[in-house]
Amino acid sequence: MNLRVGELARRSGLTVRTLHHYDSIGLLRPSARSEAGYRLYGRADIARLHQIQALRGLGVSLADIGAILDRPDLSLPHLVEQQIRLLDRQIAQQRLLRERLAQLHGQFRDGEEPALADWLTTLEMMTMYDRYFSPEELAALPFYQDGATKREEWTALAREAEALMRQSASPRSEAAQALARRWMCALERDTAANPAWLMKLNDMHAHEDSLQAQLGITSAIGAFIMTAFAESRLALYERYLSADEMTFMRGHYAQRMQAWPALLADLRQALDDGMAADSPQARQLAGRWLELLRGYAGDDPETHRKIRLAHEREPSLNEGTWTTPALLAYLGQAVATLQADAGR
Amino acid sequence: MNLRVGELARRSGLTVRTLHHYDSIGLLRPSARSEAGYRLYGRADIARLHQIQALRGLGVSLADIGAILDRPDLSLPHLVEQQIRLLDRQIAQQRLLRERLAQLHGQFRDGEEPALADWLTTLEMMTMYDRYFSPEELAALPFYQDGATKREEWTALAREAEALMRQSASPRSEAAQALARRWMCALERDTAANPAWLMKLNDMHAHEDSLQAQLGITSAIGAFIMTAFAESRLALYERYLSADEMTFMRGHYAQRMQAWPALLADLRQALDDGMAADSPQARQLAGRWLELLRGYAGDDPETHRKIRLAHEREPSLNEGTWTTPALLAYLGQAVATLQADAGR
DNA sequence: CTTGACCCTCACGCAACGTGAGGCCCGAGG
DNA sequence: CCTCGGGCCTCACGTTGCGTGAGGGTCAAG
Repeated sequence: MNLRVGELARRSGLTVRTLHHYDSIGLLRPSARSEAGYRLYGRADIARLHQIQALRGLGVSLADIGAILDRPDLSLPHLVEQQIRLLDRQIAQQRLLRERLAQLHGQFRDGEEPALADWLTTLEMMTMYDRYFSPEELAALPFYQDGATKREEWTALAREAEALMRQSASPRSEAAQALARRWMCALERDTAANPAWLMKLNDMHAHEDSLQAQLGITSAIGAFIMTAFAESRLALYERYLSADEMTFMRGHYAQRMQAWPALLADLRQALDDGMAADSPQARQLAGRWLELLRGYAGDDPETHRKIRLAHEREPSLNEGTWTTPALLAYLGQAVATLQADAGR
Repeated sequence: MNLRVGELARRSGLTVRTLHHYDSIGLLRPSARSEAGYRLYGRADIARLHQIQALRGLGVSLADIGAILDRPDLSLPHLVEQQIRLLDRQIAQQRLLRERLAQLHGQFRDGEEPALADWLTTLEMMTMYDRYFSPEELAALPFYQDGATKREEWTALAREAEALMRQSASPRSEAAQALARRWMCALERDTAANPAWLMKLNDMHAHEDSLQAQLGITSAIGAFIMTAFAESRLALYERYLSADEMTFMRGHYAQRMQAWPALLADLRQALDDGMAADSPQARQLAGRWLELLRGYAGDDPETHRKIRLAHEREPSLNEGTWTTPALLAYLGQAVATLQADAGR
């Protein structure tokens, strides 16, 4: 009733080499050898092999199988649970990867075959975004979703800005202001109008040189656009403010605008969290906003009133600013309660 | 602007060893070396590393990455599709495995911790079933679903049979007949009353010695039960048949019964496929049935009529036979059309 | 006596590094 | 000037589960 390796291999569906291997690592030693040194497997060996195969089918490592079979005090249920958890992790990982692949594939689905370099760039961008944004955020981030086309758009914008700068155009020129307005509106759109994402994007842009290289957006270009956008807004305020007021604002506006995104993001967070407009947190935000306002417009309540008037009359002042009517209303309420407090 | 390995490793999140490895396989050779032989990575090297990391994130092998980066004519989309397909296969496999593990784990969920041997046996049985049944079948097969408890039930039945045989009890004894009826009903239930699965189970039982060993069902026991079951049915026919007819049937019935499962499985298949009762296929099946009938009951139509009468009057003749009213009606129709044909 | 099918024992190869071992390089501090 | 610590270098073996020869016995059949 003893089988030789070849026979056992055929019956078990394994290879001879595999049985040799099991022998050499001590997992399944044939209980006998023929005079010529042939391995002879008995009933018990075959039974053990069956168990080995069963455990292997569960993905258990040969070392673990050996341990289990040789020390029957080990808990199989524990191991099974472990295996299940391991599998769950692996499956989740692979699903994530699959999604990313599908995403990459989808970016170029329509249209003709793009160059390898394009693919690689897209891929690189995607992995970069992966480091800065969560999967849920990525799912809603236009920059990520339409990577390839967005890249084209933005390199084009960057080229326009660069051209203006090469001509030594002033940020106050109408061309620069128009470009800045388009720029900011595009940015607002491509960050899904989410100020928090704008901040992450800025962060990413600051830290990743290769991103700057890809899009061709240098810090000089960034500064130029910021200034031009500030000028564009100042031009709108001009009709409502005195010459002195304008001089003051010109000196501080572009500077102070840097703090906007963070404040906006916090405001939006508070709003989304359902924080009441008269809650301490909301008041604190309103305080920050007032400070910002005073920073670029001075302390005169009259100036502030004029600015409010400008915003009522010039709806385009809200374009490219990541604000929504709801957000502005919330801010307005918070400021009002804060000032009512101060008035008491 | 040249980085040394350690620096690059920190920036890229890889290990020094990994960069060494990439160097040694030619995937990323630093573009320069210092006088002391230190690796110096330039901008281009860093860019290449970014691409490598991106592709690695997709699960591409280092060899493939090298090929892609060095021969830009290769199609990345093709590779991506390949990766997706690969992943899909892996995910499907792992899900299957996960299910099996959960199944195994579930078998012992309730009650106290069973012995390792029990787990291993259950596991072995499960892998054995896996070889004979498809995943869908397994999901509905009681033998598989309640492996551990079924195993207990059947070893108990086998022990009863063995006890009877040890007492040299006749298969004609009432005890043997009662056991055989219980046996067949249990078998019918545990194969979900599916004759095709009964056949697979028989097949499995014939080929897998370890199954026989586990359940303790030897071929002698099988034969004993078969004979006893035949006797049990013959006893019911006896009231309707003459002594001569009974003698003939006693000589052939147990023999011919072997062919039942196959015919039943084919009938059920035809019924499930919506094959009309007067289709050639159905007639052929009816022909096989008639042949079977003549094989154990002889050619006399009068005998056949008596047998039909017995079946009408003794509903227990249908117990443990994997038949359903629908199936019997279908068979009846097919036989009727066949005989009508023959009569013309 | 030869042939062909089995069997044996090394021993390298695979993928992507981890982990030392033994030794050179280099700037800072005594 | 010496030394110390940290970084760098080049081997080279280990990991997992076998595949794939190479070189050489064994055994029954022709």
